[in-house]
Amino acid sequence: MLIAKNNKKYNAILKTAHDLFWKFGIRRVTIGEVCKEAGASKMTFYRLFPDKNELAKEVVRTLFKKMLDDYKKIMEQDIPFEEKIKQQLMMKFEGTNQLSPELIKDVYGDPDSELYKLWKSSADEMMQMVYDDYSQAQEKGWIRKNMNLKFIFYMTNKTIEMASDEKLQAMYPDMQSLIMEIANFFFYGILSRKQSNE
Amino acid sequence: MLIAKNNKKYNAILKTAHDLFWKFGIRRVTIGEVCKEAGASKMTFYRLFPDKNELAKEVVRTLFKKMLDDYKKIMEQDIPFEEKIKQQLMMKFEGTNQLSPELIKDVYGDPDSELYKLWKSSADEMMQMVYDDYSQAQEKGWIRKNMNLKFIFYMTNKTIEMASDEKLQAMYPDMQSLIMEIANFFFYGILSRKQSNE
DNA sequence: TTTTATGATACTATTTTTGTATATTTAGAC
DNA sequence: GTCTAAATATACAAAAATAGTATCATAAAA
Repeated sequence: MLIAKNNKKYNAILKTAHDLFWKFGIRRVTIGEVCKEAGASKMTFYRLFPDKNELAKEVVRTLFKKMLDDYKKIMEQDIPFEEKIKQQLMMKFEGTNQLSPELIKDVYGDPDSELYKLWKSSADEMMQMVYDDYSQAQEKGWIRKNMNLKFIFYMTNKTIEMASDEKLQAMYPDMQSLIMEIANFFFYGILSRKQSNE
Repeated sequence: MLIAKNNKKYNAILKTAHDLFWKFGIRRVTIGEVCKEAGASKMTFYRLFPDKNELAKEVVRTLFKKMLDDYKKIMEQDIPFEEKIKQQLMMKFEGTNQLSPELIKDVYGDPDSELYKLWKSSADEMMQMVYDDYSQAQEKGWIRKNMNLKFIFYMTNKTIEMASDEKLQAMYPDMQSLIMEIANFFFYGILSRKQSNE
């Protein structure tokens, strides 16, 4: 921790681990494999990281840090709230969305593990931040007052799922059109407008 | 072998193994995992298959059987050769193409294994069949006479790669258009026409 | 009921993976 | 060049995961 960071090998290992964990989950990936791919020796690994578990935790930390960063970058802009949500949707669509099913499966596999706790607390923190922003948006009248915010989270994810449905995709000439359609659906279902009730 | 086939569990295991091997390769997948996912006990597995290696071989056999089947179905049709190639390209694009990178990596990892030999001989057989068809097509004048057939194989694969390039995709409104463009490029580079020389 | 197929569990043997100790090599500082 | 610190390769012991089996229990089918 104190020793490294900004270390070339350190970052190579972290990046490789991220890529492999992303694809296969954690369980299926070995230290030796990570080292080989990262072009580092096993000894170097054990000088930089205590063990596989810490590596996984560091990967998760980096993951959520980036997610939070991306999120903040979107929210800090001086653009309408509507535009911000649109950008968030876009980001998820484009796969910049940092979470992979395989990785999640492994993390949720053992709810007693430190990794799970780290994941959960990071996710909660993220969630809380988004929730606060949405709350504010609701207070300012950008979101309908009689709307349960938790429901928006649910719908965001469902929406991403939907967009992956081939049948739905077949209805549009290209992905861009589908995304726009969904985004619009999202807004005009959510955003308060002059003509909407309440 | 003689015992099973057309057996419910047998097929469940085979299907599960295929799916997992496809995603993660063979090495990363355990027998216990396959059994669990397939809803069969380990004992049932070992009654139906000698060991993991035989399971892998059976998966590969099934894979190539299906590939050959798909191929034949295309070639048996009473349509122009041009149309057949187009269908083959389409099939590859649509990911019906049976080969996964992870699976291939594991198979090619040990060139001494039986699995590798089985794979290679199946692939060769497939290749030979396609080659023969192309040869015939060339004799019948559907392909330019002065064309090296091996080159067509090479180009087919390169073409698939190209189509996955995001930069290229960005040049077209949708995937369909890109596929058509590539298919046309393919034909008018390959097919003999009245106005072509030789 | 008897037979046959499947499953659960516990267990051993084997293989893989982890993590470390040691000798060697490489790359930069002087 | 020589010295020093970091990185690597190799070999290895300890621990963990996986493969494969034996036994007994269960469910379904004849």
